[in-house]
Amino acid sequence: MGEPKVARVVVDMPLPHLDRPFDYVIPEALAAEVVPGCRVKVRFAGRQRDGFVIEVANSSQVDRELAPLLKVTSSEPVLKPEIVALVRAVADHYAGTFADVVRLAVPPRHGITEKADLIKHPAPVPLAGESSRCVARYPHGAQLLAALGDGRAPRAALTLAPVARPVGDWVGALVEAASATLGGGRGVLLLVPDAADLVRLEARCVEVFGRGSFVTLTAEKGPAARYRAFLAAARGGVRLVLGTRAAAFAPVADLGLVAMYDDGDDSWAEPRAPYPHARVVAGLRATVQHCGLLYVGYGRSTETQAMVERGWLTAVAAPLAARREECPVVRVSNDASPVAGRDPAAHSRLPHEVFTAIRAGLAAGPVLVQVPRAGYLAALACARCRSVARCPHCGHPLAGERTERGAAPVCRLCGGHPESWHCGDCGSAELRAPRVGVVRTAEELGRAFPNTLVVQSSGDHPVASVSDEPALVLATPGVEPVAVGGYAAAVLLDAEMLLARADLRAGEEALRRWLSAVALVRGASDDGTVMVVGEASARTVQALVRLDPVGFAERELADRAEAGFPPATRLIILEGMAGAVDEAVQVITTETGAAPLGPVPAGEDSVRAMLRVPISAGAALVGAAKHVQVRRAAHKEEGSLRVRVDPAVL
DNA sequence: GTGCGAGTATGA
DNA sequence: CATACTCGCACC
Repeated sequence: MGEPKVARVVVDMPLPHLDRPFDYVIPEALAAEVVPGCRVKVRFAGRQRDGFVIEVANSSQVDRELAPLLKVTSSEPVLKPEIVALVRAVADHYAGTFADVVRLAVPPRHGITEKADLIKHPAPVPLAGESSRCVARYPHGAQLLAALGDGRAPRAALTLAPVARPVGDWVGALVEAASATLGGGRGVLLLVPDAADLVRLEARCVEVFGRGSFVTLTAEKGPAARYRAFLAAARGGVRLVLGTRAAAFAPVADLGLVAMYDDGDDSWAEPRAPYPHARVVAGLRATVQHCGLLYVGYGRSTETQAMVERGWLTAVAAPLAARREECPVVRVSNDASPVAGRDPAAHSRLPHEVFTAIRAGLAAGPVLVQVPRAGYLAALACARCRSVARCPHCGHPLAGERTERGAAPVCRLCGGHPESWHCGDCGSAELRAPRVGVVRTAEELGRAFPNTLVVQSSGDHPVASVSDEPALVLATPGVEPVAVGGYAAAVLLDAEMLLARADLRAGEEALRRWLSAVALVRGASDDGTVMVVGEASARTVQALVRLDPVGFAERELADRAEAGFPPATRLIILEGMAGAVDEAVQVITTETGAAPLGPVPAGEDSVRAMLRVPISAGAALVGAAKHVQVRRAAHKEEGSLRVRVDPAVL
C-alpha cells in the first residue's frame, strides 16, 4: 500500500480571503468513491461543510497535517475540469468568489434522480449537407458553418435580417449552427433568453434532430427535471443542450459551440452575486474551452459591437441594400400630438396613417400592433431638438424630480442636481418632460375596426402564435405572437415613450424590441410593411427605418467611449456603509488610477461610488476591488461593502 | 464565518 | 499564580 492520496477541495465558503482549494487526506475507506468533480463533506474551521473535489493528487504542498475527508456525498462527477476553469474565470471577471459562482453552475443534487436509471438519448441527426436556409445566405455564413463542422473555434456576431423568411429565422440559424457542429462530432449549447423562446427552439429541435436527442436545462421545471437534464449532459449521454441563463455553465462533452439568441435581453443578467451576465459567461467559455461562439439576433448590442471592434468577433450580416430588399419596408408616421376627434372614426390620438396602414394590412393577413406598457422612468429631453438630456457631470440621462417649485433635473447615477444645462446637440437651455403614452390603444383600435378579430398578448397572458387569418394582434414588446405566414403589417406605437427612459440603454433596447417585431413581418416583395409612430429625426427611429442596427451600435459605442461608460470602459460600483466605501475608493483609486464618481447616498445608511478605467486596465481594477474585499474579510473590518462589475443597470 | 493560542487583565 | 477574557489569525 502506497501513501494515501490527497483531494483538492473547493469548500462552500464564500469568504473572499478563503477563495482557493484546500487539501484533505482521502481515508482508505473512501478512496474508491472519490473522483474529481464529486461532492464531499469536509471539516473546515471547525464546522462540517460541503465541497467539491477538483483534483486527486499523490501529495500535498501543505506543510501541516491534513484533515481527512469526512464523507463522499456522491461519486457523481458533477464539476468537470473545464467548468472549474470557467467558474474561476467568471469569479475573477466579477471580483466574486468561486463558491458563489459554482452555486450558479452546478444545480442542487437530487438523490432519487441521480440513482434512477439512465435515460437513453438517441444521437441528434444532423441536417443533410446543403440544407442551410439561413446562415449560409450571409456573407461568411458558409465559412462559419464549415469551421464549426471542422472542429475549429470561430467566434461571430450574426445580425439577422428582420423578416419572416428563412433568412430572418433565428431558430433556424441556431439549429443550423448546431447541426454543423454536431455533424463534426462535437457537442452544442444553445441559449435563449426566456421560456417562450425555449419552447420555439425545442419544437424545431424535435423536428430536426429527433425527440429525446437533446435536453433542456431550465430551473422552471423544478429541481428533479433540472438535475436530470444536468446529469444527462454531465454524463456525456447527450450532445445537444438547450437552456436559459443558468445553462451557460452546463457541462457538455467535447463542446464545439455556444450559441446565444438575443444577447441584449435583460434576463441574461444573473440577479445573484457576483451578478455575471450570460453573454460574458459564454465569451469566457469560448476562451477557456476553445470552442465556437455565436451571438445571433436582429439587433446588435453595444457589447457585441465592442467585441467586433476589438477584432474578437467576426461580424456576419447582410449588406444594407440586400437587407432592405428582403425585409419589410419601414415607414415613420410623425406623432404630432393630433387633436382628439380629428379622426371621426376613432376619436383617436393616433395619426390617420396608422389606420390606413392597418386597414391595408388586414386585407392581406394579420397585423401586429406593438404597444409599450406605461411605467418606464422617463428621462428629460431638450425642449428644442428632443435629444436626451445628459448629466453635465457624468453623462447619464437626467430624470425629472418633483420639488416645491415644480420639477428639477436630477442625475440618478451621480446624484447631482445640475443648476444649468445646455443641450450638447443644439445648445438650447430648456428641458422638457416627454409626454407619457397611455395604453388605451387596444380599445381604440378595437372600436375602429369593429368586425376584426382582436388578439391581445401581454406579459400576463402571452399568446404564442396566430394563424394567417386577418386579425389585429395587440402585443407588448417581447411577447409578440408569431404569425404562421408572417404578419402582413406591423405598427409600432409610442416610439418616444420607449426611447424616453432615463437609461443609457434606452435607444439600444427600443431598437432591439422594434426589430424583433419587424422580424415577424413578411418581406417587401410580399408587401410586408411596418409603420413606426414617433419622431422621425430620432437616431433610433432612423436606424429602424434604415434597418441598420450595426450602424446604430457603432454610434452608440462611440458615445459610450466619449462618456466613459461600458462597454467602452470597465466600471465597478461599490456600495455599502460610507466608511467602507470611502476607504475602498481611496485604496483602489491610488492603486489603479481609476476615475471615481460619488459616493452618493443610496438608501438606508448606504452609499454608492463608481470607478471607471479603460478596458485595458479592467483586470487591474477588478483585481484591486477583490483585494480590498480580501483584506476587509481577513481583518474583520466594520461595515459592509458590495462590488458590482459592469452592472446591467446603472 | 469559527475555533484556537497568545497575550493580557483580574482576583485569591 | 490561577483563571477569565479579548484579540488576531489561520482555516487544508
